[in-house]
Amino acid sequence: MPELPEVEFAARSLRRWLEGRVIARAEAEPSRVFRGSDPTRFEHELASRRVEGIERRGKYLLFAFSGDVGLLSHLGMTGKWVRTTYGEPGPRHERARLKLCTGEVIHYDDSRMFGRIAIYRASALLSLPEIRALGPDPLIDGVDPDELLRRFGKTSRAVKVALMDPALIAGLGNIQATEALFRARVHPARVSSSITAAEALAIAKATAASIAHTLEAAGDEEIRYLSEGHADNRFLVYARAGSPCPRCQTTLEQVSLGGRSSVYCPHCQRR
DNA sequence: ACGGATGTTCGCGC
DNA sequence: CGCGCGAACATCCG
Repeated sequence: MPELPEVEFAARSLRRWLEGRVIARAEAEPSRVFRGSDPTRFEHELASRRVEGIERRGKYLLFAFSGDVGLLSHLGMTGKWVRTTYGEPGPRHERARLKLCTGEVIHYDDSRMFGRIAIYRASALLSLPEIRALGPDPLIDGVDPDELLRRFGKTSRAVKVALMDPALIAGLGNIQATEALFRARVHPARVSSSITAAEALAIAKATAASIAHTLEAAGDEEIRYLSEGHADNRFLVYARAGSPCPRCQTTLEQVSLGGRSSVYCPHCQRR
């Protein structure tokens, strides 16, 4: 599920489902998702609370409930919030759920359990170390090319690895970093400190464009998914190594950087 | 059946 | 001390 655009989409869905509503009952089974936290607390703290608001910071979702109760949710690799109606079977790898008095149930599903759920005070959420450590959020703060250039200048890592560092830009993952570098025509293995001002500007613009594009596609995607049961790869180059470049038809190649696959066009993205 | 998968954290070596 | 790298986490899917 999760990279910034999809987490943003999840936040919008959750707002529609939950904002202003009262949680009749909260349920959770012990699982790794509650590491450092406690499913019992999830159940006790959220019952009878009104949902005041849901925010996103990078890939984190921050729920504020009445009485200064806060919920931190990170989707990890396979986490998702799903809505059903009471009585319908929940998703297969459900780890927790919020039941509304009107009959809807909001489930947290996560097969690999790399995601995380934890209760805090709502007023303390933005002060959590993992949230404070986040760099600017592209949708909230924008991507500042000068700031990007300055941060690239301080590291010898591959530019793709740097782009995926949440302290540099919050919310970019392997897909968005791959897509942004393709749009910006910058080779993913380029040493960060060698990136020029013009390239940093191109990367900043491409990052915003890729996120906007993915976010737009997310709505259509959900409709397609619901009607056909599958989703298409909506990305330009991600997971398309071996296929022709959408811009020049050169065969797309793949390298591993920071332990993740990086697809690029050897013609459009020169070293 | 094997390899890889949209994320984060930890430990190690330099 | 700070940086960078690789492994680990747990499961599913093609």
